[in-house]
Amino acid sequence: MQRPAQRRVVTVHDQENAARHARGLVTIVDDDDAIREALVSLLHLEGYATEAYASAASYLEKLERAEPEFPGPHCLLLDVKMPGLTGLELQRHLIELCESTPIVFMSGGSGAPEAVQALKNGASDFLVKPFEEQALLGAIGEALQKVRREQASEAQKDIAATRISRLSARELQIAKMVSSGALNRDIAEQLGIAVRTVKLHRMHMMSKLQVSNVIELARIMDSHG
Amino acid sequence: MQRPAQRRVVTVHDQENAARHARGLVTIVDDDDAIREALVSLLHLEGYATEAYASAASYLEKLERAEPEFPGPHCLLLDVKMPGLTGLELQRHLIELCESTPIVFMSGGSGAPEAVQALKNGASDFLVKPFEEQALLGAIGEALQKVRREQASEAQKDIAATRISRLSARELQIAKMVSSGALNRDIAEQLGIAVRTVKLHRMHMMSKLQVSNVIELARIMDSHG
DNA sequence: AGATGGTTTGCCCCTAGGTACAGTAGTAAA
DNA sequence: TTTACTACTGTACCTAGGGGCAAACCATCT
Repeated sequence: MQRPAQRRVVTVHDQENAARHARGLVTIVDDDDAIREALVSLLHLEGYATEAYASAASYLEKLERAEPEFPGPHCLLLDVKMPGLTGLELQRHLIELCESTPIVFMSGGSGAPEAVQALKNGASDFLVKPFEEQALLGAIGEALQKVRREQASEAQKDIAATRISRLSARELQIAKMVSSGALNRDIAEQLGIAVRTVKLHRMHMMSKLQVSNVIELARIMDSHG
Repeated sequence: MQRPAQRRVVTVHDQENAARHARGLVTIVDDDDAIREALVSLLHLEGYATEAYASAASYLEKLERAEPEFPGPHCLLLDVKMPGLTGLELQRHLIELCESTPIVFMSGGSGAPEAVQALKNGASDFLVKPFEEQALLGAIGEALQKVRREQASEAQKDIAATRISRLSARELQIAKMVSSGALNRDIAEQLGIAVRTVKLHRMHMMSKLQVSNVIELARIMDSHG
């Protein structure tokens, strides 16, 4: 008699989780159990997936375990004042780890200096308690929007980098020279090889980069830097 | 007997002003006379040119008079709390006026919400009084550095825009199509004109934009948007 | 009315880029 | 050793872009 009910509940959770995936994942780090639970409830109601930690250290641990990635935008919601590592210190750690997940801070005290530091270090927002529910949801919405934008351009740069990395040394060399406007003749001269050879490398390079003209080549090389 | 002395003082001032031009202009807006004067003295000693106003309104007045531009980087140093328009309100006005001069705020109270708002609106820094002299000078140095960087890229975009604006409608049309990778043949077809004509416009366009190949063309068209 | 400038076109020639065909050579993995 | 990849080169042909010569139409400014 219990099994069907149990199964049904699990199913509902799965559906809810699927729905939440569409809005994104919010990772909460706050030492206050009551606040953490309240935030989780609120965010679940709003359709977000959540993950909660009671300390910066425990979140960093999870990070090191490199668990399966959440399939969607992700942001952090950090309390500033916590025993052990503070939110600001956690932010600095993440910067060193090259983690670019946007951060929304929550602070009880009215510490302007902390807010300034957080924002100058790239925080997405800084909420002063007590704050309106709408302020929180707005801040989280913006943070996740930011991730989506970055993911899109990040993906673009990634495929460019991947393709460029598959070029041979010679091909890369010629790609750079071509995208800087040099003619085959000049390239051949500078490299001390035949024009025919330049054409050959150039052809291979263009097909590896999947571009059909110099303009696309220039764009892909520019975006890669 | 007074004239020579007077003249000498003026000369020294001129020299100092010339030196200050090299470091930039700081416009101070603060209602407190003592603070204003202290800031002016400090900044003069550090080699900056200054301009001081006792209220946001009086600075806005000067702006409207569109006086001769200071030849160098410029930033604002605003007090947050002032009778009449506050620093934050002045910031919002300037944003509406499309004034992008970077702003360094100074605030007496520890108001985190103001700091957050200021920084989210693009303020360069937000100092909480009492602050170290070095913190102020650092903030101003960064603000001016930011202007210099922006001025450089701004100037680049400007000359691009100017050159593009000198193109005829047909030439601009063809510039866009060429920089999107289209061949002369295709352009001719789409515009219903002869290939020879496309070549002609293309030639004029390239010379007006002062570029010698499609790559430079693509870059100039991309940077312009 | 003449000058200026944008738009249009045809014919012809040269140069640069793309590509197929054909072959040499070194190096690293299977 | 064979296989595979990269680098290298020549000949030859086709296409695309650049540009001279010559000329026409239309609008605007002087």
